[in-house]
Amino acid sequence: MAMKVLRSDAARSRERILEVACAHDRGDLRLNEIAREAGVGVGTVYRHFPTVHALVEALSMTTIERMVELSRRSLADPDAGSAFSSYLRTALELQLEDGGLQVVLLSDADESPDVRAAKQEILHSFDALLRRAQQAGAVRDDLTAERLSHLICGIEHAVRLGSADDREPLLQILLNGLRPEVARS
Amino acid sequence: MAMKVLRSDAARSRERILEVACAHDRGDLRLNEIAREAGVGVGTVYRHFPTVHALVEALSMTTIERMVELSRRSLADPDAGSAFSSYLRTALELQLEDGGLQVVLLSDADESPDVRAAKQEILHSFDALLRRAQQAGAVRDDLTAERLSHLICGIEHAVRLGSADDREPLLQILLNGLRPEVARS
DNA sequence: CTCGAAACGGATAGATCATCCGCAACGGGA
DNA sequence: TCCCGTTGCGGATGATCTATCCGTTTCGAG
Repeated sequence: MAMKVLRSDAARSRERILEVACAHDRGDLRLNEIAREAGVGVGTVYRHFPTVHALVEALSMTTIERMVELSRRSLADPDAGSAFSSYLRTALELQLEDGGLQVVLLSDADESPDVRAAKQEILHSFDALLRRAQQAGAVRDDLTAERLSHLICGIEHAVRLGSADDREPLLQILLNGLRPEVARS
Repeated sequence: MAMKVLRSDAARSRERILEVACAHDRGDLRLNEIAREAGVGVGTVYRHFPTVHALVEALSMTTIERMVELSRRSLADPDAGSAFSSYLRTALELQLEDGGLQVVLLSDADESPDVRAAKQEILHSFDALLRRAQQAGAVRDDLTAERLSHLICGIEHAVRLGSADDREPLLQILLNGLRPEVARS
């Protein structure tokens, strides 16, 4: 982690800002408002997080790390099919928990190099997981990692439109749809 | 259509505004900017469209009418399964064409009574189409019209994240996933 | 303790939103 | 055709929000 050491007051401010910010809707962060609530000056917020996106990234950092963990665990699972589907399930859960994750993952304007590195590992692992599942015949072949990741974002979007109860049913439809087509009666 | 007759100058302004507005991103309409481009005063824009949502509704009006048409045609189709899947395909196309349609369909704060009425007909028809397809055994039973409409919005979202070429593949995955599950080898 | 560097705060310039009201244009009736 | 009440128009304006800049304060190494 290339994390420059902060002065004690700076570290305190940063923590207070993050603490306050995580209680806000990720899609509508007002830095001014957050400064007031955190009891710091606006300038302080803008110094720590020059753009709103930088703040969103910081808020998503722990979720992103969890996603990296998940990728490693899944690749270590010898069963390609179940590793793949449980990866999708957990990734969806993480995206639903962290409302800012989707934009961070999709954005190509990363503020933090740590975030960029983590995203690359996630993408690379996901690609490997998908190929493995395809070779095992568990997933249809006409599908790229990019398309599938967009589809996960789409499912996330759909669940957000309804209630959290929709998560598992919609995921089932997705998983069912990802299986290779077979002849039917 | 409960459409109050407009004075000639009012009708002209309204048209110019709509004409200009449809060239803008639906998610980021600046009424001030539109007024300037349309060569009318800001007040004029706000009188015709008190809120941004009212303008988005007006912009989507023709697409919504097309959607009503589609519903009627689909219900008239005797083949429940193919009526259902071609309905989904066309609805997705319409939503992709009209970037504001999704929010208009999902919002429950309709400004125009025409829009409200049309939405009710669309929802009702969609429900009937779905039930019919389920009774014909073409679609799994554990699925409500609301959830499915959210899923369509999710697919739209996914296609927008990628390119228009993703539309058909992703739709195939959805349709495949909607079929009742069968035993496999 | 001293001092240079780092961080803080908040005034403020700039941008955008949405309202309000005096003025202009329309069009039905005489 | 002209009159005049009604409807619509325009854009100045106040309110709100964003983001920067710089004088002041705090930190901590020596």
